[in-house]
Amino acid sequence: MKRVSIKDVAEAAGVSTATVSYVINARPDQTISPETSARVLKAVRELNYIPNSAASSLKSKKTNLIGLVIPQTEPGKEFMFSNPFYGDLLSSIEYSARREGYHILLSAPDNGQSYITIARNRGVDGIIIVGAYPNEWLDELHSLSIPVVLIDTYVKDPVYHTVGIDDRLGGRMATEYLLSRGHRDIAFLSGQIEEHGVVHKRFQGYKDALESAGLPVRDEYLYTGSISFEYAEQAAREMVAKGCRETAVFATADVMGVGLIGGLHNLGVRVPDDISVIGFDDGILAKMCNPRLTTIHQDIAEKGVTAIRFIMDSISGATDKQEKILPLSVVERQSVRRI
Amino acid sequence: MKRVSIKDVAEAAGVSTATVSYVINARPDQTISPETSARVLKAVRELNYIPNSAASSLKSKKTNLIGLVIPQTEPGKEFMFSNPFYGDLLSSIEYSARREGYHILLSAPDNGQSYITIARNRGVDGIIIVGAYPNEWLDELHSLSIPVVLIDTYVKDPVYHTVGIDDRLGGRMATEYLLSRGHRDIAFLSGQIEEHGVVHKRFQGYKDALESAGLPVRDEYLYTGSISFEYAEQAAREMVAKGCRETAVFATADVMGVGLIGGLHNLGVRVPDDISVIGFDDGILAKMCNPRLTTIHQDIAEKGVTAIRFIMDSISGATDKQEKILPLSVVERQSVRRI
DNA sequence: CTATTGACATTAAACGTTTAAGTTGATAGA
DNA sequence: TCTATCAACTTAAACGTTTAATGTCAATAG
Repeated sequence: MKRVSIKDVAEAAGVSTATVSYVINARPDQTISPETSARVLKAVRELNYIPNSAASSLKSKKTNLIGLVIPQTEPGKEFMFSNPFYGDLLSSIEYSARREGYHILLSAPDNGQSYITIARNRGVDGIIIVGAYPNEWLDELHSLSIPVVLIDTYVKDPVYHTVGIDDRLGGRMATEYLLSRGHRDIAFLSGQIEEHGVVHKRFQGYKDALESAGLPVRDEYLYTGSISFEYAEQAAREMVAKGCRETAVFATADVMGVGLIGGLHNLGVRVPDDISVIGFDDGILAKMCNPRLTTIHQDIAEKGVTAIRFIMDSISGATDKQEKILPLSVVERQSVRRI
Repeated sequence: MKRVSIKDVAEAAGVSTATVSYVINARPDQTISPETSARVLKAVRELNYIPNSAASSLKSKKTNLIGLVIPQTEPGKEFMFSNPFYGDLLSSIEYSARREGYHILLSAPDNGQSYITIARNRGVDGIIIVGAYPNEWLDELHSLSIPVVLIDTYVKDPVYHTVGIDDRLGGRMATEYLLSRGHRDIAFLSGQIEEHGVVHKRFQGYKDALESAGLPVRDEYLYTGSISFEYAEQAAREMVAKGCRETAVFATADVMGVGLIGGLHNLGVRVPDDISVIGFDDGILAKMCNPRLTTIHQDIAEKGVTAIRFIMDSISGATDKQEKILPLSVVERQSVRRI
């Protein structure tokens, strides 16, 4: 049982392999008569021919593959997609790519090297990197001259397409919302605050809001561990152990907001009665907890759609660097109380 | 700036391309002197050579790619990964594959054709299909003679490796747990019940338990829509609209259990005081809702690990068809009350 | 009646690897 | 001394496409 190749098709249709190739790829610059075309297509169908993409990309240097790189922000923590934020993003990217005839090559590298490798070795036609802190590998990517889209990544001088949100504004919005509800003692719950990271920006927004309101930024109100349900639960324990002086918490991700609510609930602290919580993302989780999470809404799906669009534009010749900052809004639910 | 090829490396090291290839692939059947090997490796490093995988797989017929197919159970519903179950599974698969030097090619096809295409066209070295109902394409896959693992899939005569759980038993366990807590009016909340599908098996288990207890299976206690938070919310509305005669609900997925709890809560029905809920999966969501969800635990990560192991075994020559049924257990939390 | 054009199709050379088969020179066994 | 074996490489033919360059023929223009 031999693989059927373009040669077999050519033979069956009584044409050259070149003609078959032109028909299959429907090349507009080539003139093929309708009859020949039909004959070829018939042969393709009858022989059940499917082109070999390795051969095709070897010659054409196109793989119809888009690399999606979701670095492990926390080494050793392999289960990044447990956070539904990434699931939603992935879904959206996969879906958009598929409509354009591209497949997604997934990579959650534990070290930077692997994404440069994936790009060069696999020859992806484009690459989407989410949440990478600026690092040396990012520069090296440039030499590959393939379209690169950075999602939720801050770099000093972006040479690549970027899509994201104004995280600093988001942090400010969340905090100001809490302030507007009368809160003065507002904690900040997040993963590690890394220079240029998303969390850092949201923290700046948090500080902006407090400063504008003439309030101090208190170290004892800062809970920065990891972006996970578990850490948020732990933070809840710390909070009550310290006497719980805060009346509200800005959690920089819904997972954390939900974890906090759960943790507090276990300790007999009621949300929003005893303490208010605002989240960030407005993904599936925000609606799932009880009380439902008041949060900063961002359009996760749109991030993916935009990223793929930027890549497609580049592939089809657009040369200018594109940038998209998606809007944010406060979604009021039940986890914040006016005091 | 030309791509550096194996030829350049060969030249730099003063050897033939064959030698370079042998060194790079560390082939145990070839004898290369340590000196030559070192010289080649040095050239590789200096030239920053990365092999072209298209060329490599064209010749060797290996792609180091594993296709992961997660069919859209509900057409048009593109966001499969929003259900954290899939996120967890994906994480585990990606992680296990990467350790073996494989990458994941993702596909969430809207029609069956695409996964046979992905397998043939892209020439993946193995394919993992999750939750596919038996269909014609599955048979066609067989002709490709690559390892196939079916996760959570029931087929009459499995020619492929399978990994899953005993869904019927799971359904029975859940229902019996509720029975043991004194419940007699137990509703069944799920997605569509399709012949041979996972949900169908769980439904059988549900019926088994009721019948063993001498209780009838009531049509009005059946809520079968789609596996989504939204549908579960809607089911909650239907339930109360009908007067809420049931005292407990078996939700066949945590997402649905959580959605139900949320929906009921919005309507002033308390869980577990007014109605008890048991879920299925014990993923991240179960711990996130309030009250925390009593549920049937399954080891999602282990499913992925096992699937990759089966593929690796096949690739390295194992010929026997492997099968793994992972254990289940009841995790007691707060969503079920004794009556 | 020849030259030009255009439509339609073919030829053949890549693309960058892998690998079966061969070469070479040295060592060992008979 | 002659053959066999072996380590250490090399040669060169694939693998299955794509695509620039070219060819053929009929229709049209000059």
